[in-house]
Formats: sequence, C-alpha cells, structure tokens
Amino acid sequence: MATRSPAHSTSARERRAQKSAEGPVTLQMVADAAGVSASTVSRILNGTAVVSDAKKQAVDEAVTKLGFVPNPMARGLAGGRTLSVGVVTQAIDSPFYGVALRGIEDELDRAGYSPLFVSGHWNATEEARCIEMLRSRRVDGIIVLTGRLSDAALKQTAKSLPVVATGRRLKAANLFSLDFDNFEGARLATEHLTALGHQRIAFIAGNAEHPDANERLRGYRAGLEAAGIPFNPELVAPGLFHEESGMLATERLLDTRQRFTALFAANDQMALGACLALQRRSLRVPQDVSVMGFDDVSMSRYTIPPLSTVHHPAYELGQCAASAMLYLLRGEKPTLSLPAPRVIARESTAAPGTRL
Amino acid sequence: MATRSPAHSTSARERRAQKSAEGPVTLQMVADAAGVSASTVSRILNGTAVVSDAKKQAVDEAVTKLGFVPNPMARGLAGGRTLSVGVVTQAIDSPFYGVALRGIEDELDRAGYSPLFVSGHWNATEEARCIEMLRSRRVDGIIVLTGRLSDAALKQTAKSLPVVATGRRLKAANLFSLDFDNFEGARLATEHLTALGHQRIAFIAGNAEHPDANERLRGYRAGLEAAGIPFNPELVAPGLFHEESGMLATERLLDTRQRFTALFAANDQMALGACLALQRRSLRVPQDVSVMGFDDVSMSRYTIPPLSTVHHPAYELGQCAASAMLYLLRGEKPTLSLPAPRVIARESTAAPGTRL
DNA sequence: ACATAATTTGAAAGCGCTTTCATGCTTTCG
DNA sequence: CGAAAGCATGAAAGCGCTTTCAAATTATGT
Repeated sequence: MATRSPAHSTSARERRAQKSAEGPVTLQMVADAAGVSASTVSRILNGTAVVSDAKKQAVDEAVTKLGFVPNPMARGLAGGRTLSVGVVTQAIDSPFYGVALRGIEDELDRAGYSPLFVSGHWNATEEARCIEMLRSRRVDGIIVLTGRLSDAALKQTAKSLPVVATGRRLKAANLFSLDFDNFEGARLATEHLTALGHQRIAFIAGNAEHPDANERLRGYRAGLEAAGIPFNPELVAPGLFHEESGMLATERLLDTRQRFTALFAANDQMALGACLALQRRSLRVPQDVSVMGFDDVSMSRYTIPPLSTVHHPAYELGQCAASAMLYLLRGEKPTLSLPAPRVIARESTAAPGTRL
Repeated sequence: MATRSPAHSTSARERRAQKSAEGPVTLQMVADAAGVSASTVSRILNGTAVVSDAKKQAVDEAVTKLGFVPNPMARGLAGGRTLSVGVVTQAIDSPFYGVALRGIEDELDRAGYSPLFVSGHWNATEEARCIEMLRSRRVDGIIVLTGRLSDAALKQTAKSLPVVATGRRLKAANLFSLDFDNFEGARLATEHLTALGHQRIAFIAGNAEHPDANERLRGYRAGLEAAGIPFNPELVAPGLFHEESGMLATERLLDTRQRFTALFAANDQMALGACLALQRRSLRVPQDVSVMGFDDVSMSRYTIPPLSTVHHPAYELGQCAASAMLYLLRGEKPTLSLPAPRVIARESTAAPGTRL
C-alpha cells in the first residue's frame, strides 16, 4: 500500500485521519497484523483454499481484533458477486406483499444475502425499469413478485441472471417459478359457500390483467359447477383489488337487484369494502349475506365480523422464493412448492338465513 | 486495458465473449468509441470539470449508442459513494411504516438514490446489527424510522455518516431528526371526544418503551385536563400496538367494570381490536361506546364502522426523511417539518347515548 | 512577439478485494 | 538419494471507475 506523495495529500490525509479514528479496516491491514499476505487472508475468509492452521488462527484473531468487515463493493468488483438479490415487488406497502417481503428478507439474511427492494406499481414499463436498475446495481439474482411483465421479458433476463418469479408457471433455464394454486383456492372457497347451502353467490373479481384474478374467477366457476349451480354473469362485478373497489362493486351488485345470499371477493381488501357497503344498506354479515375473502391478510382476523377467507401463505411465498433463489445461485435446481390453499372459516360466513 | 497473456486466458476469454454477447459496457469502451480518454468520459458523466462541447457530444452519443450504464460498485469503490441510503425500519410489513417506506422510495428515486431496507423488529440489538450491516454495504447515509436504538448510538453513527431519524427530537451535527407531534395529536383526539360530550374516556396505551406511546398518553391526559376531567389510571390499559393487544386490553377494561363511553386507542390497529372486543360483548360502536384510533392507516376508512382517528402522515414522513437525507448528503442543513396532526372524524365516534 | 497564466485532456495511481501464476517448500517414489 | 510432485503462500494483475498530476494547448499580458 503505497502512501501518496505528501505534496498533494489533502484528501489523502483526511482519509487517513478518518481511518485511524475508527475507519474502515482493510484486508491489507488484517494481513499485516497477522503477518501474512492479503491473498492468504482472502483465501481464509472465503475458504477458497487450504491454509495452515497457524496462519488461519492468526488471521482469525486479527480479524476479530481489528473488527474487519469486508467491503462488499470491492468484493463485488473483484469477484463479480454482490451478495445481494433484487426483489421487484409491486407496492411495498401492500398488506399481502409486505409479509412476503419479510419472508424474503428473513430467508436471504440467513444466507448472508441482502435484498434490494424496488416497486413496480403494477406497471410493466416500470417493472422493466426496475430490473434495469437492479442489473446496473449488479445484483446476483432477481426475484419478481407477480407483476405485469411479460413471460418473455422474464425469460430474457434469466439468460443473464438467475430469476425467481411468483404467480407464474413457466419453465426456462436459470429461472424458477413459484405459483400458488389460486384456482383451487377459489374453488375451495366456493365449495365452502355451497356446502353451507348458498345457491346464489356473487363474485367480485380482481383486475382482469392480473393473472391471479382470472384463476380465482375460474375457481369460482368451477366451484359453482361442482355444486350444479349455473354460472350467472350478472352476479360477478369487476373490482380492482382494493377496498374502495370492493365497496363500489357491491353497491353495483346490490343495485342490479340480483338476489344473492353470499358474496365472494377475490381478495380480503375487497371483501372488507364489500362488508362496509353491505352494512350501509343495512344488510348484516353473515345473517343476510355471507362474505368470503381471499388471501387471509393479517388484519382479516380482526374485521367485524372476522372474515372467512382462503389462506394464501404470503410469508412462505417469500421464503420459498428466496430459498429458490439461493439454490439457483448455488447452481442447483430448486424443488420447492407452496402449501396448498385452505379455507379459514371465521364468522363472516354462515348458512343462508334471511334472504335478500 | 491490457489483455492477459494468452496462456491462461480461459476466464478472460469467457468474460470477453460474454462481453461481446451483451455484457457490461465499460467506461473504457465508451472512451474508445468516442475517441477520448476514460478520464474525460468520467468527467462528463459527473460534470466534474469543463469539457469541450465537441467531446461532450461525442461521448454522449457513444453512451447512448452503447447503452452504457456505470457500474455502481466500481463507482463506489473509486469515489467513496454508493448512491444508496440505508433505511432501518421496524417491520417492512407494517401498515403504517409500509407507506412511509414508499415515501422514502419515491423521494430517493427522484434523486437517483436507492434505498436499502432492513428491519430492526423493534429491537435495539437488531437495529444496531442493521446499522452495522448498512455500514458494511457502505451506504451514503442512514434513515432510522423510530425504533428503540438509544439517541447516543444514533449520534455516534452520525459521526461517520449522515443520519436522519424519525420519532425523536435530537440535535447533532450531521444528524437531522423529524418528529411528528404525537402529543398534540392525542390531545386533539381526546378533545374531539370531550367535545362530543364524553366524560369517561378509556385509553389503550402503546408499548411503554415506544417513544410515541408515551407522548400519546401524555396527549390524552392533557386533553382530559383541558376538559376538566380527572385522570383515572383505572381507565388506561396497556397494549402492544397490534390488533390482538387492543382486543385483550378492551376486555380487561370491560372486566374492571369501570364505566366508559369512549375508548381511545394509541393506534388504529388496537382500535380495530377494541371494536371487535366490544362487538363480542354486544356493545355497539359508536352508540354504546365511541372508538377513536390514531395513525389513519389506509384501512381505517373501511372498517365497520369507519374509524375516527388522527391523521399521521406516513407518506410525507417518508418523503421528508428522504428529502432531509438528500440535503445532508449535499452538505446542506435541512429545514423541514411534518404537517400538523388533525383528527379525522368518521363514524366510530358520536355523542354518548346509551351508557355502559 | 515572447513569456506567463489559464484551460483542456490524458496517463496513471489508486479504491479493497479476488484470483491467477510463480515460487519456494516439503513430500513421495524409483 | 535425487527427481518428480504436491502444497501452501506471496506477488501481482486486474475488476470499472474517480481523481490526481503533469503535459499539451490556448489565451493573455506587456
């Protein structure tokens, strides 16, 4: 480590001063302290080669004594890895995806990786921008939580970077996809309702461009069919996956004067909005109409009444995605799958009593 | 850029091949393409020095033509900056902090910075670990959203890195703190209740170690006092800021047989739990007891009944914090403050009617 | 016009780490 | 016992960029 010539040492001096104060300990310093070469320290730290126990000991001591922490940027620059994985989420403040992010964070952390979260806001263009940004930050891999990006685009990025995508079902090298069985979940939910005796079940659909939304609609129809109930398009209203839209959809449904004794919303947030709309019309849940949600967002246990819903394992989803990424990064092929959907019957559903 | 000796070019060749395939374009490549030196390109990119228009033109063209994206790691290593700021949040999936994170993300993004989120889980030790981790990643600054870390620790960190902290009020060089007026918010909420005619107002407190919690309790007492209502410790129950604890606290309150016509919870989540507990005891909100929350989490508009609460500007909080960090990074002194608290009267509060 | 100051620009030295490559060693075997 | 092998280790070459330093060029002063 050559010292700069004293003539123009202004910044050099500053930096040095900072260093002696409490500044970054470098590999070289550790090497000096342990009386070995930098290469050896690096080798020990990474377990890249066999090193005599004596030196290993000395280095370990020096590391703890100096409190050495490798500089990830230098490491990344030199080694081509950053120990960070990009996560494209849609909205960091979504009650559902938020917990998935926590799952990712926890799992990645265990392996010494750090997540880099960026939000695509359900917008393909923005998602593409996010991915570009993550690449420029040289993340080691990318996890895409659902979103609107085309499968082709995903496969394309998988050509240069391991990719894990949720909410899709696609096969490609270097790409692992993880899909929750939305169809089955919705079918189960519908079955729960028909088993209770409901015949006229309304449905609030999700955003049509959203892959999950269509699966859930399909599941609803399948559930109906299994119970021998004809599908009535007048009983389904479009929604946007948020409370407000659930409320509006319910009002619209009510206005059509179609009768229904149960209402199944494609997610909990819309179900919540639906409950409010129902209440405003003096309809009681579940006595007058049963309401069923989907996702089992944490808050659903505490709504009034507590919402019956389909459990969608968000945390596990995040964990699995992260875990799969870790496999990919190690060059292995992940073989993971999500828990099957199951309905959580709480108090918003009951056998049809009073009719609408 | 010297080429390695052909003898051991295996990896070099691979890398080169990858490069020509679609790989990372380097500064040097741009320089070559534009017929200038790397230094010049760097200068142009960073606006570090005056460069002739002709060269600037040529470089700009080369950059867009090759689609050059600077490698942030190299940049960080060389320049000592990473264009990233660490954000220690408490739980990435919190309904309140989630939107603050979005505010941070948006604001930082505007300036070309990226946030690095880590969760401290309301645990001082973990927060310290997070900060350590962020330092090791060489973030340019750290934003700490409330949390349990000691002020001293924060000041210490500020000695080597700009720090913006929310939920505190402390002065130090290189450190900016941003505090929402929880006291005033709680006072206002209580005032809202007393103005409605409530005399017996119960309070569900937050976690005692949480700074905000105490301020809110103080505000409650101040509000009571202003209305000439004596403070009754029997009417306050401790909570943990989540739904379950709100529910339990309410049950405990009900069990003491203390009468109250209104219930003020230190946050919306607990208020929600309280509503559920009340409902289970066949107490109607607001006819039998008015319920007031705090935070105005997005979901509160849609609870049954829609929750009266104090608006806590989470998004703005995030934005301000990020903006302040940007100032600090530029070496300027931020002068920002948060909007004042205001109560949002919805349907969970009303004049006392039936008594308990 | 000539010397001197002011500009632009390139060469080169790092930033802190990984990874060859080469070098002394110790080991093994004919 | 000497040659071929095997090991642990260090020196040095980058990774892609920023920033000095000095050289080259141009503008300025007398």
